[in-house]
Amino acid sequence: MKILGPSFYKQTTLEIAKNLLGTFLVHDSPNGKTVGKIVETEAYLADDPACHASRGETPRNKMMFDPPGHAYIYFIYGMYFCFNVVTAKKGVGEAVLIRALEPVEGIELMHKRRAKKNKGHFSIHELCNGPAKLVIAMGITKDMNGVDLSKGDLKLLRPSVTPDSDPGSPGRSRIQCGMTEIHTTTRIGIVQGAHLPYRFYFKDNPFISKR
DNA sequence: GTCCTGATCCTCT
DNA sequence: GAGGATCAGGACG
Repeated sequence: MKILGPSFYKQTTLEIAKNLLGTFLVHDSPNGKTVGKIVETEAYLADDPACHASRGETPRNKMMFDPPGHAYIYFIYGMYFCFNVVTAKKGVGEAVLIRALEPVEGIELMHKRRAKKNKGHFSIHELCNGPAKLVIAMGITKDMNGVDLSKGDLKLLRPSVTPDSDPGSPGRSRIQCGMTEIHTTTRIGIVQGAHLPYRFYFKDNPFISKR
């Protein structure tokens, strides 16, 4: 496994949203380690009315203007948090929302964290199939807003099959996606910019949030 | 299975 | 003061 470095973020936000599919989100917490494979993302661009940063910088969205590879975590609907990867160069507010993960490691811990919020029992497919769910399952907190995802306890990794400097190589696509096809649709739960085809997920993957 | 609602509070207007 | 990049549970069929 290899950390996603600066060269990965030289791509456009839409390319990053697609190429984050198949990479691994890792959190080393005091309670244990959890790992999930990213299977669903949404892109939010600077000139996109749905993007929090589209109307300029505010205290809430200022992390979106950080250099790429940082975390933007925001509070929504009075009780949930969503996790984004900042994607554009410093000063440009763009990000990719991580909408669903396929649990890979620390599945018991994910169950425990999700069960704390509500006493129901979840199938493995329901642990991380939504932006707020995966934040809970991974143990991500608002304190991690703005952290650098190439160092520290919360990291983005991918199989070290191809060099970091060649993120779009055919080799990588084969390894990362296997036979899996990437599906593109409009985004979930927004009104502004609802027609834009900025949602990406692995077709037929059982861990995505919505068909 | 689908649809509706309540929970709950920060953020920007 | 309104609204929001959500979720779970209940009603209904």
